[in-house]
Amino acid sequence: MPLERIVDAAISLVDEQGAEALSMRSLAKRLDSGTATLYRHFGSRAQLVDHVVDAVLGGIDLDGGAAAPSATWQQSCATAAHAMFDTLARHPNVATLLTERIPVGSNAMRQREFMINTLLAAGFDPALAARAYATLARYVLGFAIQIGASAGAESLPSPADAPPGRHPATAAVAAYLPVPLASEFGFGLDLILEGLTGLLARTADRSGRQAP
Amino acid sequence: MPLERIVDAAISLVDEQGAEALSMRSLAKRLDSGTATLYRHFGSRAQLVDHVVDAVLGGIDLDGGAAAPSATWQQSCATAAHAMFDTLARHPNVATLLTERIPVGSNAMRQREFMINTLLAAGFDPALAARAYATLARYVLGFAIQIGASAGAESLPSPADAPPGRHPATAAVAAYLPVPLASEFGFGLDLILEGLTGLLARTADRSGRQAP
DNA sequence: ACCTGAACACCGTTCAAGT
DNA sequence: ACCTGAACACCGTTCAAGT
Repeated sequence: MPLERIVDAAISLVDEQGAEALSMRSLAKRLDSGTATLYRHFGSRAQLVDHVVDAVLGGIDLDGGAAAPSATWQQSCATAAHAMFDTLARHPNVATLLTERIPVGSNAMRQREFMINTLLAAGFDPALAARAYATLARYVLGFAIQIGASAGAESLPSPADAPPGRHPATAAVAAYLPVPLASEFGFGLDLILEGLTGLLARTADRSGRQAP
Repeated sequence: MPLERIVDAAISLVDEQGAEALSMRSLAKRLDSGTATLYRHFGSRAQLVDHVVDAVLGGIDLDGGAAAPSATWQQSCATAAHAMFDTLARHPNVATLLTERIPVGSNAMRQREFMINTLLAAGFDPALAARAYATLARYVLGFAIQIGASAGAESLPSPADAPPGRHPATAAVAAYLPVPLASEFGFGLDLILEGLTGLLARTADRSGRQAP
């Protein structure tokens, strides 16, 4: 029983029936096998989930737009972040699994290397590059986790449910809520990258003034 | 059996033994009762979780610093966001429950009204206020969800685990990783608020030019 | 060597029966 | 009216026994 066959079956199961349908029993049945066989390949259900998540993250193509030589560092970061978000959005039920296990597979490591390399090349010093990467990664992950949740029900509670007169400000903007998650994601990502651009400029100014 | 007693017992159980220890059986046992009794108060475990989350969110004090008349809108938003994050950080295991249920209780609604009201008063038009609120709320929620995950294990995989020569950029900043989650949160929040400040200024410029 | 049925100790939810 | 034991249909994990 090749490991890849198990992982592929698990992804199909989650795509079709949701993250909560991925049990060792249901997966074993889909493979015409028993649960004990699965435990010959994975020490626990958590390890299986790690493989499922990393297999999906492997579908991200960094060598496309994100790594284009003509791209600015902001474009590279934005493209990489969107690629990860979009890939998980294509598997919303797999995204839900991110709440169980934070990615630790080799594809997640590849993503990390790409982003940190981009930031260092842009001129961020190592300490700031680490902070910038951490915030970006956490931002993407935080939104990705909520893809699954917002897929089923309305993402955030609809303002229509609010008591009539008690929430006037909410009522005033109710026509514009809820904002689609993908739109929120891009909006906030641009704000963060704009903030980082300002931060980098101030850092460069200071070191420029000190050195010569 | 008062409902408040059940919710308090559930919070204690989660605080002490983790989110996964909150089962209808374990909670019933702690209350010297049976599972069927709990179903007289909550239609499902999910409804119980909603009450637990909202009870914790009720501990957030918006009337303190966030609503101070002297505060700028950036300070009000930052204080409110930090208050929510800090409250959940004090109950890391409850924060994990946010992955199961997005907050829909009255305390979450109060938070929403406060933030939207702050943005409208700052001069954001309703459409932009809705987007800004949505992004901020999602940002806080995304980080809050990860509090529990980062409490147990190392938040993101330690760079020490990486293959030696294959990730040079990661190795170059390894000394600065992992960044503590609370620090990442504040860093990214400031970047977003800075970005919103620029956006508001540009909006005001344009409408100023058009009107007179 | 590789696989598996059956078992153990759990789940959420329901319902007839008790007080 | 309010509560509950017991049942139903599930879990993750393990292990002795099979091939």
